[in-house]
Amino acid sequence: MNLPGPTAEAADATRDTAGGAPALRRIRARTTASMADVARLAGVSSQTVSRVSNGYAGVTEETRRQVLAAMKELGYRPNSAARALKRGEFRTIGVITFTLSTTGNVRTLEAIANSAAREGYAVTLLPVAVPTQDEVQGAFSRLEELAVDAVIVIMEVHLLDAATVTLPPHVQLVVADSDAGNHYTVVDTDQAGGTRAAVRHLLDLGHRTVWHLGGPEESFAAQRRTDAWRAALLEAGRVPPPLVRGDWSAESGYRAGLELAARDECTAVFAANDQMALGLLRALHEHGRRVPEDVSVIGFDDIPEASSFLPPLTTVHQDFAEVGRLCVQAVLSKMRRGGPERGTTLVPTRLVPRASTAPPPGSA
Amino acid sequence: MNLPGPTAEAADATRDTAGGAPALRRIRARTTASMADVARLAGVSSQTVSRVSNGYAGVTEETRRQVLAAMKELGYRPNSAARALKRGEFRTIGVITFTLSTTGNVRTLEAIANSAAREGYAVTLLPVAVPTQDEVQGAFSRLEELAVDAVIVIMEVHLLDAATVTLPPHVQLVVADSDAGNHYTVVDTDQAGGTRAAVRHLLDLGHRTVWHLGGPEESFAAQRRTDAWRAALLEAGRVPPPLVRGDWSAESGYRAGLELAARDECTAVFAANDQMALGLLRALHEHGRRVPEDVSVIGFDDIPEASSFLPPLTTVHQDFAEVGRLCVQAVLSKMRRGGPERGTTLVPTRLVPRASTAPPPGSA
DNA sequence: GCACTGGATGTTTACGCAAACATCAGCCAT
DNA sequence: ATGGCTGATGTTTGCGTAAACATCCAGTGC
Repeated sequence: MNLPGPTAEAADATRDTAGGAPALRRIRARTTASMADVARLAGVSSQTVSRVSNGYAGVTEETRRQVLAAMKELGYRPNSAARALKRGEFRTIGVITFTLSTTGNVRTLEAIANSAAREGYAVTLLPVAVPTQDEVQGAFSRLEELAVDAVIVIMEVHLLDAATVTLPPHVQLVVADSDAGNHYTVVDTDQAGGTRAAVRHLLDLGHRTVWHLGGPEESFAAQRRTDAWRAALLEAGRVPPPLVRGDWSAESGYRAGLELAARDECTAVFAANDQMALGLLRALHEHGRRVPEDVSVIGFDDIPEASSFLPPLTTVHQDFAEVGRLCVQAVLSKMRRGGPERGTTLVPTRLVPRASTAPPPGSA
Repeated sequence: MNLPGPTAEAADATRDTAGGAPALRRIRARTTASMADVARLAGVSSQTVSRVSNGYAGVTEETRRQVLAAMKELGYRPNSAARALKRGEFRTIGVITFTLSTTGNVRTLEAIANSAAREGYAVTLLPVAVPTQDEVQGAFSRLEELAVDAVIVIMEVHLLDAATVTLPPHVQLVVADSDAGNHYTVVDTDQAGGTRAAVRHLLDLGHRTVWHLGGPEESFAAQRRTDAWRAALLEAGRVPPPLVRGDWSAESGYRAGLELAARDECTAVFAANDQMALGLLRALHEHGRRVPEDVSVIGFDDIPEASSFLPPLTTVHQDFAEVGRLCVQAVLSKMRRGGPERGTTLVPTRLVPRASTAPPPGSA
């Protein structure tokens, strides 16, 4: 049985030419201990170390203790590259996402990371700098030589559609927060349901119709909210007013809001997200239109700050955490079953009434 | 030279016992092509494939083309586990972070991911559910068997201090956004400078003194902003008013704001972040105290929404992107040099004057 | 013509782990 | 006692890659 310290060094010395640079040998001796080193110290075979390391049965308590002691002594850590090579899996999920500047993406990512961690999976981030075909394509090809078993995409998927998405074999794909027809497995928020609830809420308060501050054209989520808004109005026999668009940012909400504020007939606005609602509130305020007395405003997302807006914002709560959780669950179940399992899972939303909505003026 | 399709299958057939299950063989044939497969198809040795794959010199243009064609035909992708095993590095950086619900952490993370990607490194996320010793410890031990070459911690580091941080050998550590004495390499925002600029700005406008809505006690960042606020006042010969605390959230800012709004002598408040400033604005508004006519408010962070607050918020801009970039740079340079390189790098801040600050009332 | 050079390519080997198989001791039933 | 069985452990092997070393061949200089 070898002594603890010199183990690795001795092994190295064998390889070194006699009288080789001692400094080098010093460095190499510091290399992580391998299973073989542990085995030698514990006086067992490396296979037994492997069994202990993986918690397999069939090892005497006595032996196990010895091996564990040797591991501790040498500071042994299994080499994940070797393990992955042998097992053919990395226990890692790649997440492709465009920007982290929207609350939704971040919250979803966080939930994915937490759920994955709970399942023993790590999460590797693949940022896409610019949401263009080329960049998405690039992310996927970087991914191809990356150590992942599965991929979750948090992104508008029309960029995905045209991209010839060639995944390495056995790598599963799930798309979050997007409507990708049924080419992929999708986990999404019930955009339509949330929108309908928002529009109904305003109509129920007595508003004639509801204006819409929509998100950017290229966003599917925005598209669906806009479609659902129009449908809900038509369903109620109301005339949808002209659409006003922003780009999700508060600043764009402000600019769009200046337009809306100028129209006296506008008494209720459904903003496609809370940030734009914030900008809208500011524009209305600057134009002397009171919220909710003159104009009702409703948002979408329920970001934590929404309750501190002036006035506190009525909005549609999205359960990003649930979306993330379901993404991980879906991707893992695909991995386990190996099947493609197309289809969409919808996560419900919830209307959160606060102080920014009220009956229209003159409806006393 | 073998034909394209059957290559892998043939190799498998050799291993299979004659007449073995064809279904199984089918599946195994779908396995990713290896270098050997490519080599066989291209009619070269696998070492030549390796050379092409890694862009090494010493391969004829003719041969290279053939190899590339074979790779394409087989859909070859280098196996990153095998590569990592051989090279002893993963080209991956682990990021340990507590919550992703603060703008700063997220923006820093995003910058880290982007910078890392540019250097050919991937980023693996290690969320810490609760900021306790145990959890941090847990993240580090999970990390120990994770495939990373370096670690960046975005977290209040007092949790790190006591934790016996045992990293695998050769794994480098850099801490972002924290003040960790000089135990570690730290990249941080110039909290003190930003705070001083904020306080000066208010004093220059004519305010007697500046109140402070501080962050939570357990945060070093908050601690330093509070210290710097007090120091800046004392330096100017003013008396620091009692400290009011929040927990970074808008809601806590609102609650604390109710206190401040009740005090007529309070004409200027420095909030430790923009979210709390938002809550403060709401509290002041509800108490009929106008901003900036009656009370000036200044924030910290410059979140994108700050320009859309009511009124648009004067604040201290933090360059999170730069912090992230420098973290990656620091960690890579440590890896390359191998040295410990303790010390702190400070990233400057910038005051962004908007509409929430003005001279105190009665100073016409 | 011959030894020599250097570039292109092939061959061998080890990285660390774990599956598959081999061994071996102890024990039970016949 | 003998064969078979079970549980603990050891041995062999191969995963895909790339470093190190070996080989081969076309020139070059003499």
